Amino acid sequence: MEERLPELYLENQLCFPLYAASKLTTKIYAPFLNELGITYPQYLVLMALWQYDKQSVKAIGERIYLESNTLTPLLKRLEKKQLINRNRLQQDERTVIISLTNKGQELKQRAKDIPHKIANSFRDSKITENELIDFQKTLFKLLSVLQDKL
Amino acid sequence: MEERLPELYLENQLCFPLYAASKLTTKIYAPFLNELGITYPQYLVLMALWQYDKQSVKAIGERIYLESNTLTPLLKRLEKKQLINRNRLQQDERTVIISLTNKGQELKQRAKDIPHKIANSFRDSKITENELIDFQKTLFKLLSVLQDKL
DNA sequence: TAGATTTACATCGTACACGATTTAATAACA
DNA sequence: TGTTATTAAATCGTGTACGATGTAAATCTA
Repeated sequence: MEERLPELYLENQLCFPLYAASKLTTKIYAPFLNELGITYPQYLVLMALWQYDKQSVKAIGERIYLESNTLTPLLKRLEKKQLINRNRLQQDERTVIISLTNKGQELKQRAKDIPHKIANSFRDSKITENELIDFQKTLFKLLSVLQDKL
Repeated sequence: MEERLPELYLENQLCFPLYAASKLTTKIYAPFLNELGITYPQYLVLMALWQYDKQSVKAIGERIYLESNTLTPLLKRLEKKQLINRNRLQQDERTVIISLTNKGQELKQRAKDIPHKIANSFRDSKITENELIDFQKTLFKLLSVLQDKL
């Protein structure tokens, strides 16, 4: 006995397009980030460091919603590329402080045009500028709501 | 020489909150999907099958934005759980047709309340119902725009 | 201040993602 | 028709994600 359950249709979902759009945007970034030799999550870590300077693994994780199980290996890859340093804090040997190397700091200049280029990919006759602004606003609200539920 | 580059600030990004919200929503699903013994991408595959019935790997991939390199192992896991069957098409031996087993068909009934439960997680005084509807609309538009660029 | 608890990070196992390549089958065409 | 091109899955390697657990350091508390 077949039952129609429109609430299970893909086009009626909210999370599915969120998931798909997130993956597609990461692909939009790929060619630009490839030039810098980094991945999208690595770019997020670097943005946190460019914006807030040296900080603990935990602090980075809180900003970009990742935990040490993901960050530790990712940070080791960034260290291998000589973009960051990892140092234990003297006062608290549990804490690892991540800081930018000169090379990591310099990468900021090479990255500065990326947001503009990405914004152009989002710009389209189908979506107005205002619509995008509202969209971003809802997105951040959603983030805080979801965070409260977890 | 330090340069302020607000376009690189995390809170000025569009893709970052998209990426973070996508991950958080997947976490919201986790407890419900755990009960069914499946993951979120596996749930998407099953939704495609519940909605459109048996279809090729390629067709599933087009619906949920995944390719065979991701789908093949995922489908093998669903097969191991006896939720789907994988059969080569007689007329075209290249094509693998994915169909639901009885167990996979039955799972639809156990899943039918999930969308409602998830919707409640999104519902919040901070976000109105209309805002969510607009949000979903933009999301699907964004999907099609991004797809065109790739 | 010794023992229990908490904290920060690391490790492990499983499951995606995805670019690049491979394989086999079908289609196209000279 | 034989050769070339295309197509659908599969395979491979690298890099996330993340729940669960481990480890060592710091903190709390009786």
